[in-house]
Amino acid sequence: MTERDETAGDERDASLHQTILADIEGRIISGAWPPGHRIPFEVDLAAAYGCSRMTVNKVLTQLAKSGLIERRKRSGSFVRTPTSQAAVMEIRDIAAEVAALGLAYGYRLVRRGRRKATAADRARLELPAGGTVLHLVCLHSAGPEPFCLEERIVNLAAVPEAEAEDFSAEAPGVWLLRQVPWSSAEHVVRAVEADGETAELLAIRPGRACLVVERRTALAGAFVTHVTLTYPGHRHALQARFTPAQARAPT
Amino acid sequence: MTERDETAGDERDASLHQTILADIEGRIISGAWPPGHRIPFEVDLAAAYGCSRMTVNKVLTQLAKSGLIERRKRSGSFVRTPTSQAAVMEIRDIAAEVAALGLAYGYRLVRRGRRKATAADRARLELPAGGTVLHLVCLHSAGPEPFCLEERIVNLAAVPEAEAEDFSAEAPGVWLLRQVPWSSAEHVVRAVEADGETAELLAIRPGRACLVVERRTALAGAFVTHVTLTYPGHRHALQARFTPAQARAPT
DNA sequence: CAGTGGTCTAGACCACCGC
DNA sequence: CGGTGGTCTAGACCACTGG
Repeated sequence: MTERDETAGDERDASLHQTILADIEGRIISGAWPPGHRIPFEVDLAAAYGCSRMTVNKVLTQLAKSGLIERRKRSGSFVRTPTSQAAVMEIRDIAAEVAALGLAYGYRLVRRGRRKATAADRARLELPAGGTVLHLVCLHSAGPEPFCLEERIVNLAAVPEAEAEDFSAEAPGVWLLRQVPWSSAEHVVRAVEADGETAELLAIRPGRACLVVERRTALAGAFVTHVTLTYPGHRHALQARFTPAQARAPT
Repeated sequence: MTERDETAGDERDASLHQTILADIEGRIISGAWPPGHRIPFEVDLAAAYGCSRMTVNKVLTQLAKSGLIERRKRSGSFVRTPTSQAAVMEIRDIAAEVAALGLAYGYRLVRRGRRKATAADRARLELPAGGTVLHLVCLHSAGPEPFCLEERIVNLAAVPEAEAEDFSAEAPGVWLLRQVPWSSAEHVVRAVEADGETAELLAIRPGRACLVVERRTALAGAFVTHVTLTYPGHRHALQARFTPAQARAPT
């Protein structure tokens, strides 16, 4: 297995590390090696790439540190389920977010529709003209109270399977997390005043400050989805811890 | 130089990597090796730690990737000026933030005082009772308009030199950046409604939504400063890009 | 042009853990 | 017990670059 043409194209002056790294990474984000897949052992990879084991080890160590794979002694190395973003900004799974507060999570689909991409849609997803998107509005609640309003558009060209889903029982974020093997994301955080509909759905007064997190998610260069999450400002804060050095096994 | 007692205490079962890494990192964040300092060459470090050059190389490579040092061929490796946090969330230097918008930066000290740490101060900096803090309120402007209101407390036990500064011409953030060799930080982002004084200073109507970024900065286990930055919500957004794998030389 | 970091090798030993 | 990843070695060659 894992035989490779090592002169794959634009890898002309890259180091051996980077060539192998890009190769393996490509297989993971493309879904060729889906989450849970066991990747070949170091010895086999070394043989396949025609290099020493240490070189492969360096690559796998880096992949493990960046969260793409998990390494288990005796068992091998496995592609991880994408959760590393959550470690940075824990807004990936709202249900988990609510559960962490010790509250009961609730979900309700407010609106669902398919439409030709508007100018705003195209800007958000960097779509060419003529694309179609799925438009979703959902409400997440924590205990008896609204927790977060989600407005989402999904690029149907990138995820055509989404059209068959009705999202009445499952939040689109969770569903997408399953569908898309891996992705990168851009975030924007703002403070806004609640407009009429937002205020009504969130059960707050219009004009109250809300924290808005916008995220768009890309896979292999194309944007898959854009989501706007609106939290009542007085009930929510984002937290993050940064250290110059990346996380390491603490002393 | 660089002679070390390699059995420094709680490094009993750590790998050789981690021992060396922790040691060098400690010298940097403690200020023993200040920004700009050239650290010993790989060969010398290997000799000092009694290991092979590759082991040292692994450590230095990791330090470089995490942003603590910069490596230059032929010159050696140098302790970097702390800017890696800015790469993650670019709110470290407000002057640069304003300049990036193409606007003229302005700074004004609104209030300055020294006080026994209040209960709120102690909570924010995790201070023991009886500590004293410097309390500062400053206004940053972009062009003719207020840009950001800064309210800051500085732990005088950690940075006694701050008491001699009046901060009338230089923002405390910039000054601290020079004083403190390295640090880690915790951020909290919220949306709030402007109260009376905030609104007046920011030249907005009371009740308008504002984006609030709180940051506290730690050095070697002790908190140095806590700052609350309040931005008019309609004029400011935080942006961040996350990728599962850490940044690498792109293809 | 000499010394630096960047990279790679061909081994080696070890701890651990699933078979 | 055997195979896995984790770690380390004692070299080596190269590209680059600053003195």
